[in-house]
Amino acid sequence: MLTKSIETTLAEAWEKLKLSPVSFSVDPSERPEYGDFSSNIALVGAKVAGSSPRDLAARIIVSLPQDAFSRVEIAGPGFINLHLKPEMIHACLKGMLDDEGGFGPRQIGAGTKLQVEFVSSNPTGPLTVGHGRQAVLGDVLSSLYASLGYDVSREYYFNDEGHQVDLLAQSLWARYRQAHGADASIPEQGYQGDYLIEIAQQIKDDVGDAYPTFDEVASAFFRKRGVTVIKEMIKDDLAQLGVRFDNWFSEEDLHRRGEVDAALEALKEREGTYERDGAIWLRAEENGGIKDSVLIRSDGRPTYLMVDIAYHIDKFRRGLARVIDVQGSDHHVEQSCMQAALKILGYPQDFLSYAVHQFVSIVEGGKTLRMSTRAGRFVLLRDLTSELGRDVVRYFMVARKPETHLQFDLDLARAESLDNPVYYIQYAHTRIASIFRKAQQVVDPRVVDLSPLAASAELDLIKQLDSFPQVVEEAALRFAPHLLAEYALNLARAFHAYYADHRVLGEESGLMQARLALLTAVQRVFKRSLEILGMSTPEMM
RNA sequence: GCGCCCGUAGCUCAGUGGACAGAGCAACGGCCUUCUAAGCCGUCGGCCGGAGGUUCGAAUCCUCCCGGGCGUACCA
Repeated sequence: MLTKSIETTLAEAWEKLKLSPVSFSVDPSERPEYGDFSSNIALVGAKVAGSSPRDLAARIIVSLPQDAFSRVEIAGPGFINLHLKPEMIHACLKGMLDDEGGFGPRQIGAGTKLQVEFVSSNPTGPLTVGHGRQAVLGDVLSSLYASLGYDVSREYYFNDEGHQVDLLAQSLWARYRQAHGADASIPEQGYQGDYLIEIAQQIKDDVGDAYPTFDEVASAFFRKRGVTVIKEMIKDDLAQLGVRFDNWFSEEDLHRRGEVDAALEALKEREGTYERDGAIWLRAEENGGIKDSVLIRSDGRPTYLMVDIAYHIDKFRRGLARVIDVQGSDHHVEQSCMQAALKILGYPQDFLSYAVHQFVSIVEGGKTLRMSTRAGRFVLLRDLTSELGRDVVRYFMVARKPETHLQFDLDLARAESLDNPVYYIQYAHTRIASIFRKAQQVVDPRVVDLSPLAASAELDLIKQLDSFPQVVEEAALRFAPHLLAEYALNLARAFHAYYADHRVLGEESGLMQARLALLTAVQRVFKRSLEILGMSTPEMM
């Protein structure tokens, strides 16, 4: 990688000055006149060196190897601007072509078992666009880590126990009675959505009038039936988006195996709990949490937090080295309590991290829709996916920084469906595919002489390709998949501009082959980027 | 009240200490006998919410204020 090798070269030059080490950066230059890469080493080192940045820069430059750069300049306040020899850039492309499948990020994961848990929506209704953002975020994050060499598993946690499921059963039963023409009403906190009507109708067809009253037996039946049907709905919604899970974890299992009780005992042993007002509390605050929270209610039922702690102990026991939970920003008190609990239990600090995101609001006709599953006010993920397609939904969901609110403008998404960033990127891939279809010859890009690549547009293209591994690494480590979405868009921009100004087929043979080799690498990076984003790479459009 | 996140072009957003702050959309004007015009090129557009501070240097870090979202349950 160019950046890394320049960093090394500069660091060696710095060493020769016998000064204490400093941390500096090497970045692609913002303007052509600043060369290919710029470093601030003289700016950050001026203090240690006790001289002005420009003087220091001059001293560094003297000890740079002669053959590395075509030109080195001191600019502005003391930047060192480096102009690379084309051979160096060609060598970089050569490296990518030689390294066929492996051209990619450093394998810092080295087989480490990492789990990404996401969506984990209650099985009480179909997924909304809000869940959609999380689904795509979690899925892309998983792919990013996988490409860093982690052994990644995607997990969905079903809260198929507790109060919300009771409410679902009551709501569903009410719809079932309504299907019989009876006057039953959905509980105030219940689920009003139309999707229950259909399910109730099916139940009526199956069992007729078997449950005239909502007693224990009816409750159990409607819970089971509702949860089962809705789980399938959710799986379908996710499959349609191209999101696949390795494991569907059921809360019920935790209770059945006694893991909740065991988790409570473990916390008690470490003196992480106390009793107050008949309830058992977690000592979260003195362990870095925001506030103490109830683990066991005064009526003896465990809270969501209690079960969640048991769930995370279970994850640890399964041999996972790291766990990333993707969650909405409304959970941050809960998150701090979870971390506090793990601290009490003596788990490694970096075992669990949260990738937090803000919500999606749907804007339609200039109006913002506030969504609520219970009130039946929402846009269904499946409706969005059916209308716009998997690629468009995925790109829009992941193109924004997770911590900002995502305004999904439906009108715009529809209207733009023709000159959409999605098609813009895919079209770049398609154009390359088209050139290869038309090219008469098949050449092995690894043995092509790259020296004819002299245009600044193509040297820039190579430099952009070179930064791909770093983008992937940063996108993963910062939980920032939008960096990759943006990278792909920028690469497409650079390619389209190049394509407009330079021909490939019909050029003199040496030049043509060199350009075909370049396009091989460009296409490979598009493919890899879109693969990680979970988008298709059409050969024709 | 307190805690977390956000405030950058008309709109949607990049930019987590560096050189004159970027892109898409919208608006306006050019470019198809040549590898797919789902494209390219150009013009217009900004006191980076406000005020202080830190330093060689701030959209970026700190403090305060203003505006928005979320949380502040023995809900999940």
